[in-house]
Amino acid sequence: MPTFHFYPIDITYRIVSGKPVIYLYGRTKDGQRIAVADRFDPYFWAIPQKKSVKERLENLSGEKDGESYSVTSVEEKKKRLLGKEVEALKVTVSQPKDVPLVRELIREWDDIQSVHEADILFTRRYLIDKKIIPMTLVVVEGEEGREESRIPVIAATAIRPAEDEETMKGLGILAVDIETYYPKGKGIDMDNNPILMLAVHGETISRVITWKRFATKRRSIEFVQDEAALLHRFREIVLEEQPDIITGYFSDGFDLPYIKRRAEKLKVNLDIGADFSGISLKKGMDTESKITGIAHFDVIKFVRGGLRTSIATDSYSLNAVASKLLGETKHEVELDDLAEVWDKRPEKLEPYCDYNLQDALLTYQLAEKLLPNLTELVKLIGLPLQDCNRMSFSQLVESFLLRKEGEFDEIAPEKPTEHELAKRRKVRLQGAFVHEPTPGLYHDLAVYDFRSLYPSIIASHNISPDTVREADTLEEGAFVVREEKVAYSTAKKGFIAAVVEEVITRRMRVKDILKKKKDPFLEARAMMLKILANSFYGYLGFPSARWYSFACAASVTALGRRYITETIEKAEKAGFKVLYSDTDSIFLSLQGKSKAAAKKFVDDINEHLPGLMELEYEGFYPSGIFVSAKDNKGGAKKRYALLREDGSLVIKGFEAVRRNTSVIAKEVQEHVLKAILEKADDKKALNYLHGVIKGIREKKLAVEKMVIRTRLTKPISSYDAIGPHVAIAKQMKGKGIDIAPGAIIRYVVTTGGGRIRDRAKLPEATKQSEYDADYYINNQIIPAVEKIFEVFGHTKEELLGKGAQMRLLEF
DNA sequence: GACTGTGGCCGTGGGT
DNA sequence: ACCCACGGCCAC
Repeated sequence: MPTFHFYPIDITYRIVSGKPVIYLYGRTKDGQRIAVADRFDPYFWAIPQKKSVKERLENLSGEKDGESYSVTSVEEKKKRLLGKEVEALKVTVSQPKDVPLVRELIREWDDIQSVHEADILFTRRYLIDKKIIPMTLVVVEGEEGREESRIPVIAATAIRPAEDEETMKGLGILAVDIETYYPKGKGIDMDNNPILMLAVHGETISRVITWKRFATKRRSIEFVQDEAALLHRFREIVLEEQPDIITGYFSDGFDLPYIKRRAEKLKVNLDIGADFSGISLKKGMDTESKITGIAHFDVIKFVRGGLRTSIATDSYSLNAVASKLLGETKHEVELDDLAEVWDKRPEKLEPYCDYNLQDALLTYQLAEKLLPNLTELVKLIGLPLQDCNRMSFSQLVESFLLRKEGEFDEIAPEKPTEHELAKRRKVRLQGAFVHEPTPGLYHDLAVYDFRSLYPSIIASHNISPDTVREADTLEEGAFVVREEKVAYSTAKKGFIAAVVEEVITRRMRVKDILKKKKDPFLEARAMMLKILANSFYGYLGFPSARWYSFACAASVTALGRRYITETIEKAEKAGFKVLYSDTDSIFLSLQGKSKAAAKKFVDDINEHLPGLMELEYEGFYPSGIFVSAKDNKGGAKKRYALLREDGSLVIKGFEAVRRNTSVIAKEVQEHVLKAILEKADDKKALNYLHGVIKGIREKKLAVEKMVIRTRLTKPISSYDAIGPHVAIAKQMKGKGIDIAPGAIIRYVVTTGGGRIRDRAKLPEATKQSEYDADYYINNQIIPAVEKIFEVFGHTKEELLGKGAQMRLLEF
């Protein structure tokens, strides 16, 4: 029997002669594309009330809505449900579609206690049970069958993961980007507006295809007869290139659905799938586009989802993300004019083609750059790239747990019912502790933080839904969280605690290797492990989670508060002054102590910390500032600035790092903070401020510096309070511009009376003479710097340049 | 229909 | 003039 070593990329199933067959698509070690077909039977778990139910289940079959269903076997297995041993029944049915049918049926039976894992997708069940991890080497035995398929199909007789867990390398990526006919002010209309140009970029191809001729020397531009011919060329290119991954930027919701619709309209057969299928759309909250046998990597989904915390950007436009990650970009065409140029001035189309190709290129480069992260996620979670690309944090954690539960003989708890969900949503967790700072400028600060505080608490105290006990338990060694009146058994490692511990220790090992040598794949692995570890606490407190546990989530935060406050007390006893603390960090003033003493402080703490918990010395800062809050007289939490030893600034919470503040206010605030932290030079900062205020009054500043950006977070009609950005969104909608939740609204406040929203205007429609100097001075600049100058005793009047007069009066 | 958690600051509108 | 809900966005 021939043996094949191959890397699976995509997975589907089909019913062949009435039986379900899994199809794995991938590439062999020597680069050949193949598919592997493997018989597999769907099943789920039932916990019986009475043992006799087994026989009743075995004989279950019938018909519903003209479709027959049947149970093919029932097997008794010893399993665990939240740590408790149960006699479970593995109920195997003949087809995947029978699973929900049979589940609903037997759920009502008196002799069935509960039904589990009936909602795990069939292909995912297969991957878990066969221990197959996509993009990781798999060994298959079998013969090539005679199926209608673009690539050879091996009928598997045996399949198993390879021993060395080798990862797929050198994947072929093809980036796609289209430009469509889009008259100004009209919405997207796939039925009536054609695709004008389509760009592809891959390792061996970089080309724009368009169907209007114009004179050009660009060899990258290819002319075809019409739109149908463009789609034909796209089909040809995909078939020639045989990519493992097709990538795009919002290609889930735009490029691929658009291509699909136009192909349908023009009757172009886009049979690019390995099984001759076309682009398929899965409609959910937003569309997912799929091609059989090829992984579709939508870069925006990954950047906005899984990597959100690691990539901070004001906007998720391709340009913004590319400049953040790749440090390049900038195209200079007005895309709004494309339709007009296409109709009336085709000789001017070349820059649009360049733009189109540049977008495909940027997308390709982003996909290449992010692929290590996504690959590591695939290896960690064990689901195909297509799925990992689009997963939320909770799905990530849950998929990981479903992959791990077998090692603990656990069966997943059921998803909550609507009623249970409503109950869970009513309670609120108490969160972290934040120490209120005393406003002031400080020198010689040391900052500490607990390494992965919440994950390390979960692992070190065995916090897990299956180890929860009553607070007054007599169990030996049980750890009591008195704040939450609950205890945790220490007799046996809890499922989630063990899994979290494994994630943390794996990350520590990776970090150790990285200390010796740089490796982008290991960097990516460390990052994904950290993201995963940090997601467990949120998951435990997430009402829709299968392994939801209010007690666990509340205990994690309670212990977090306990550890941080104990550390604060110890720091004070050791002679430091505690300036600030938030959740897992502590800011100390050295009070004349040495840096060495500051570093040594962590040793005194770590000596008494359990398990994997560890306080880390984050660093030394020559100066730092905390300010008072707007209303109360106390210090503002979550707003501070520090000066690093290398001269750079750390700014947290201030307007300078917030999106919905004008550029000018951010600039001024940062400048003032810098002057004060570097030299405590408030006089110089004040002079600078006066200069800027003068400039604003004299209308010397560009409108662009006055722009305020605010996100529209819901449909315009559902707002109770109409703020400036909502008013602008309304205006835009009135002009026929498509405005949806998620849009970043830009506006400038102009002169006049009344509400701010009535004076807000689109930046493009605002002249430099029109912006309201008083608004920008009193509502943007002054509030941004007032509390900083207050530390030096400067009043608002002084900031506005009225100080001299006031003093004269006082004299 | 999907959605990881809480703590916190502050501007604006909407009401008195 | 004042209070407070709404809304956005940030820290962790």
